[in-house]
Amino acid sequence: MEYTVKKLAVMSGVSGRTLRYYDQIGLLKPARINSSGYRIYGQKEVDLLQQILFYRELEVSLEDILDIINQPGFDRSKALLTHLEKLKEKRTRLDKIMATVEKTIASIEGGKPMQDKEKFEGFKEKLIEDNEKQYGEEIREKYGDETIDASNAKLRGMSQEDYEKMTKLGEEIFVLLDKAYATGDPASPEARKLAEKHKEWLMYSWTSYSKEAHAGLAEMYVADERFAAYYEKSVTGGTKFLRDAILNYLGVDE
Amino acid sequence: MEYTVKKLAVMSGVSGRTLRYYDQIGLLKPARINSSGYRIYGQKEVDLLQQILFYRELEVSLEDILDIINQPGFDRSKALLTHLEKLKEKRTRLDKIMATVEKTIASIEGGKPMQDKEKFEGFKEKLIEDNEKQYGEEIREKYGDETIDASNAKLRGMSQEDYEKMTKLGEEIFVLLDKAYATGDPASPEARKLAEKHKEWLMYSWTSYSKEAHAGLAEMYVADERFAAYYEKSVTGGTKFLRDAILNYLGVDE
DNA sequence: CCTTGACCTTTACGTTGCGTAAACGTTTAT
DNA sequence: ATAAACGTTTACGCAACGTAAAGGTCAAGG
Repeated sequence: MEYTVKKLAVMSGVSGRTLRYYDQIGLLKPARINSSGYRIYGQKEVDLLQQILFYRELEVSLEDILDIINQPGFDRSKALLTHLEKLKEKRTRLDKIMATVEKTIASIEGGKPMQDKEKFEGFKEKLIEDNEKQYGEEIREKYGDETIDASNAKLRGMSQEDYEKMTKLGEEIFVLLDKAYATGDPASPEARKLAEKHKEWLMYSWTSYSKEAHAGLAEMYVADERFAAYYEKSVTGGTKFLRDAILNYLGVDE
Repeated sequence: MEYTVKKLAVMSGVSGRTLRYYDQIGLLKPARINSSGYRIYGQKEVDLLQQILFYRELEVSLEDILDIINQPGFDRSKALLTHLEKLKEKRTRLDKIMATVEKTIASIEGGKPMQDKEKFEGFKEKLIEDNEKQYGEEIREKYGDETIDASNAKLRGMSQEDYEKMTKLGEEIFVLLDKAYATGDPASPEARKLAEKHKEWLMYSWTSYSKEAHAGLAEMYVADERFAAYYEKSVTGGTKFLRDAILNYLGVDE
């Protein structure tokens, strides 16, 4: 199949100007020029453009791309595998940023306050990456995995103080469940408060809170006998009531 | 807390030059200038910088950001919710590109050939964007409700048979944890099987499974004493091991 | 056949978001 | 007290195109 500038542009999602620019800098030259001076691209060029876009997606400069694909030992399959890895890293970074947004929303809505440092989690991935690569292995060897785990937990913000607060909140929820259950209505103010506190309590252990996950957890409370038994200790039917209160609070109840 | 240029730069991951540039164009002015002419940033500026970085992550131009945050009706919480949505879209785009890479690898290694059009799937997200804006919300609302309804129905309608299967699976997991823990490696085949079975078990109660939620649950296993006690009954450190196995299985391990 | 509109060409200047360098003052630690 | 590490402003540079101008080509419809 052969393509003119516009056709290749539409197919690949880049602009015509971009293709001409890539020709100009020698990154992607058309297979041939037809009698009217039009650029005509062929199969090889289509595949190369794909490669270029993969690299561009990873924020590699056009100059570097030019160097890479012109290296004599360039292995396309190997490059694609590297792409996959890097794209995965990028997605992880996005996940972190999303978690930060969620945390920020929660902190605005009266959850636990955030430290300034936390507010930029995910943005600084590049710096961490280097550190990890440079020192990560050594540190792990030196202090052992356990220390790293503990340090991670700490980094996630779980201080001794936080842990105690969380335990206390857990007990409070128990009392609230009793009170709310007495109203008999999962939409009552008491039930709302119960769900709210439950969310707050969750925020201590969940780095990334989402309605979806919260609702899922509520459902699991009923399905999982351990939870069921735990909340049933308080009042019979307490687990189901808690679930309904949470679903109601989240506004996903029908 | 107050910050100088360097301190804010290090914390947020941007360069000093960037902060000075943002001051220059009026995007982020320091709270005050001290007696030596140094820029001093305060709490408000930290939060604003975070907002700016969120927008920048979504490829909004600095000029547009300036307009947005200066709008009189600017609602920070609402903006954050929009960020979440957009970030999710971006992640979906990344997923598509990753699928394209995988497909390309497969086609090179003798799988079925790809059509040229397929080679650029994921890159052209922009066209879809408009559609999304118009109909996305409605569809999502509808779809979301349906999923939840179905999930409720599923729980309420779980047959005795299913319930027994689930219980049995729960016991199996217990045994698997023992076995896997003996290997000492959260990446071992035994550990993988453990995580896999755990997911399977989850599927009984969770209609909408997601990696995120699964990983979050794994973390909660460690943080929540009820879970911790339950799995610790088997072997000391069992809870942490289960978490690590799950995170490893999900590929979100660090 | 002729016109229209969508495509193609080259040349050239403009823009964004900083990086980098120069030339110089301030603060901190040894 | 001296160096290192920070701070300041001014100014030029750069990547990766967008955009406009001035013009040639091509397929389709009247």
